[in-house]
Amino acid sequence: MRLSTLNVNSIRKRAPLVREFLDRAQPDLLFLQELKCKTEEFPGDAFADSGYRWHAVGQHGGRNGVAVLSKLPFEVVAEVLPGEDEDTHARYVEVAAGGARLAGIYLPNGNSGGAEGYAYKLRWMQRLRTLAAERLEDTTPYAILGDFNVCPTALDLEPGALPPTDALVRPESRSAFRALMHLGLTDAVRALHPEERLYTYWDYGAAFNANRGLRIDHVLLSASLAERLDKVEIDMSLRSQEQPSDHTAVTVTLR
DNA sequence: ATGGCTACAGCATGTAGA
Repeated sequence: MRLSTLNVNSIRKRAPLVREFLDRAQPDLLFLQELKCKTEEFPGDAFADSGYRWHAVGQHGGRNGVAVLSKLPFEVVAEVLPGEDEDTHARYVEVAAGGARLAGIYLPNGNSGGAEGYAYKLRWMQRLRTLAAERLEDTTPYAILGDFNVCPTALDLEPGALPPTDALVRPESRSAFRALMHLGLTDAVRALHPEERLYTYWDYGAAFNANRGLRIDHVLLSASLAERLDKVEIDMSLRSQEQPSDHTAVTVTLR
């Protein structure tokens, strides 16, 4: 089974790029973040003859939004991360597919909205940890894929790419990420490339050519899936295209 | 650090991204 994640930064702008990626990479499931559209605006026509079925969770106001596209039959298990009343952010989609439970997430950035914006990010991480702990009580293989908006360690950003006060690298953000990992999840990229500088995001402008990047898009695997981990791929070609997303795709292959 | 990018709402800039 092959699983991919990609922050598209507007699916309406990037539908052809996503289609090209599916045709070429052929993941069984692809999780998308930052649709920046309403559910009914998802450009499903671009995938009509692709062999993939899709499910989108959009949001009004052109913010957030997550989706999944799948070659395998799947059932949508959740569209909301539990734990907070009146959370209208479209940041979570969870499916059952291929005998596994798979969550696609768009974790809050945390740099906007002042103290409350950052507090929301930390609460969201706590809520995710609570739900992940629940899922891991079950023996069903489990994975969380998506844009975590956290550089877990100093190896996960080009030195100087962010100030130490940035919400992506603040100690509380990293601590919350570690707390999630300590439930027994494996960072797929780090399992196979423990010391390599690998990035999944480069700011628009000069950052890509200078490789001033961040590793913030992650695939976390339960023990049963980590045992099956065969390969991880970070698709640099997506970021080199005309009018790319500022992120690129991460794909894991499981035996 | 920020906006020098980019996208969106909506039509002038403001907000967000990371």
